[in-house]
Amino acid sequence: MNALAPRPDFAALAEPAIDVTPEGADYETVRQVIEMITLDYRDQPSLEAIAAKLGQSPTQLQKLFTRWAGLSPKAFLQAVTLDHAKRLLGREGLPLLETSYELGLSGPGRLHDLFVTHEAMSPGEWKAKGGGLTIRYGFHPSPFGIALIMATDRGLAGLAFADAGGEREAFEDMARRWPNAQYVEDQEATQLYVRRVFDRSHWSSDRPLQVVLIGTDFQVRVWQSLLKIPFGKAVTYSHVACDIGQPTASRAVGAAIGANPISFVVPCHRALGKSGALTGYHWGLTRKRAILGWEAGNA
DNA sequence: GCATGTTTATTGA
DNA sequence: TCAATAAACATGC
Repeated sequence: MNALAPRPDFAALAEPAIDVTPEGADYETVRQVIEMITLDYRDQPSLEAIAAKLGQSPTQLQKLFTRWAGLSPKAFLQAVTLDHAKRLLGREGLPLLETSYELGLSGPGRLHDLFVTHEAMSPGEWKAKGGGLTIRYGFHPSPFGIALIMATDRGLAGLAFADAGGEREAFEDMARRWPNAQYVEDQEATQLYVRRVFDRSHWSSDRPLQVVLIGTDFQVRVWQSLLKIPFGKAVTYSHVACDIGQPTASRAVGAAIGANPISFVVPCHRALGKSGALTGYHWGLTRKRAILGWEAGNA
C-alpha cells in the first residue's frame, strides 16, 4: 500500500493559472545576475557585461534588480559577504534565541516577523508517513521562483521552490516525505497561502499563519528554534544546537534544518556556518543568497 | 582529519 | 517483522 498513492498528472499542469506578479517574473533574471556575480567574483563582471549577456540594457537591469531586492546589485553583493554575515550573527552567546517565547507545542509561537502558530504532529501521525492525510498543493509564482505549496486542513505543511521546468522534481521531493498521503491539486486553496507568506503587508499577529510541523521530535525542536530568528538576522548551526540543549549536535542540527519542509516560512536560510559562510541550501545556494539579500534590503 | 547526533538504508536472523 | 549496525549529512575544531 505504498507507492500506489495516485500521482498527479503533470502533463495537465500547464502554465500558471494565475497572473504572474512582477516579482515572480523578475526572479529568473535576478537569479542569473546573482549567480553570475557570485560565481565569477574573481573577475567581478561589470553590470554592463552582465546586462549584455542577458540581453538587457544596464540601466534597465539596474532598476529591475533594485526594485526586486531593495538594494542595488553592488550593495546586494556586499550584503551577502562574510563581513556582513558576521554582523548578522550578533555578538557571542545566543543573543537571539532566548527571547520571551513559550514553547508549548500548539501554543501561539510569537514570531518577530511572520506570525505563525505552529502545531506538531503526534508521533503516531508521523509514523503513518502521511497516511490518511489529504494534502492540497499548487504551484505559484513567488519572488524567489516558482513556489510549490502544500497544505492540510490543519494548515500549511510544505513550501518548496523550483525553477521553471523543475516543478515535477520539486513535487517528487516533497511527496517523498509523506509517501502515504493523498495529493490533490488545488490552486485555489494554496493561493491564499502564497499571498499570506510572500506579501509582507499581510503579515500580522491578528491572523497568524497556521502551519503544521510534520517531522521527528528532534526535527520539530530544531524548526521551532529557527522560528525564533528575527527577520534579517542569522544564527549559526551551533547556536541552534545550544538552544535546543544539545551543544554538540550542530551537525545533526544541520541535517534537521536541511529536512525542513516549509522553507522560507521556517527560515532555514537564516542558518549559517560559524564563519559566516553560507554552507548549504536544499533549494540552491543562489536562492539562499537571494533570500538573505532580499531580507537585507527589506529590513 | 576526526568527533559529533540523528536519520535512513542495509543486513541477518 | 525487527533490532543491530553502518553510512550519510546544510558542522566545527
